[in-house]
Amino acid sequence: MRLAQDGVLTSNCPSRVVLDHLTSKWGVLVLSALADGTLRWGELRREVDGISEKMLAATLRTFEADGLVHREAYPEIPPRVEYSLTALGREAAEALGPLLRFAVEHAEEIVG
Amino acid sequence: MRLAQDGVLTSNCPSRVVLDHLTSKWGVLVLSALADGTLRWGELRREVDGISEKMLAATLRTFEADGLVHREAYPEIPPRVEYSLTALGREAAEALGPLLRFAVEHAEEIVG
DNA sequence: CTGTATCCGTTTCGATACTG
DNA sequence: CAGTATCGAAACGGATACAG
Repeated sequence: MRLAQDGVLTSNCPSRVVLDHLTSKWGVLVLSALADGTLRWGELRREVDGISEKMLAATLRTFEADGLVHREAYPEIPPRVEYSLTALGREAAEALGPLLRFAVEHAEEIVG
Repeated sequence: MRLAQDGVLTSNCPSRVVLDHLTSKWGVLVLSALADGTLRWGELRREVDGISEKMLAATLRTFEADGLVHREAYPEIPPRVEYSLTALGREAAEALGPLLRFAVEHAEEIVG
């Protein structure tokens, strides 16, 4: 099957870091929520069921630094901030698609 | 893009558990190592660079319980145990493919 | 060789309270 | 509304020693 090409399995490979971010506890969920379109902070918080404010903030900051998520703040009262995927973020979300589908399709089979 | 179909984002959805196992710190790497074929315990330990014995054992036990990994023990001296993917495990590994490729391809771009 | 058991520091994470 | 700060509990995870 040759899945582990080019050294994902090697500890000093940079891909490990990317993998860690994408597969972090909330990373997959936040990314897949944003894949449906732009969301505000509050919407994101409600959408990703069970996430705490702290974890949402941390996850978003990581992805913003990675260039996967774009943050747009509007200087209004009350404040409004919108989050969306960058082109790179959309690529990442697409790469996550098969994994999401597998999880949903086989959930009962595995957990049940 | 409609990625989050059927409620991956809902906290009580069983798919969350599957996702947690697959995206656990070492889950992706162990699965991708086994995607190349059957491996013995020691080989696996060397292959997945940086994993501790404790984490390898825990990851393998989880996947075995999930029905993703098959464990075959040979009653010899010295003992020999081989691990391989089940049909379901191969499906999971395939679902992980795009993610692995994305990580490797964009590692420098993101981390650098 | 293939693990298990234990110790113990580190990190994660959620709850709560608070700010602009 | 959109966060930040702080705290404590819990889980994670590595090193080591040991066992079959």
